[in-house]
Amino acid sequence: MQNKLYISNLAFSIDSDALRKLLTNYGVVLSSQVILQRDTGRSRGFAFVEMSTEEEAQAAVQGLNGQPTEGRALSVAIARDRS
DNA sequence: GTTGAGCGTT
Repeated sequence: MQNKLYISNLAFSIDSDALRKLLTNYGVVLSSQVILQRDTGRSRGFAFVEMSTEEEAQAAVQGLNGQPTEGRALSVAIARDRS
């Protein structure tokens, strides 16, 4: 089961809370995390979001991938396995 | 007030 999303091409103005609001329209967001630069704490421009089910993750991909958000067209895909 | 390809850190 892969219910994690990889989102890239994020506007720097988007934070994990903004992401959560975006994905909550397509399903239950278990967690959302924008990857931040370790040194500055600012956004690195990509993020991972975990949905309740793989089905919702797919719905979010189809719903948000390529959608202009905060001035940038989001790139949404199923995340790889980090383990 | 800065940046831009990418699959993660506490």
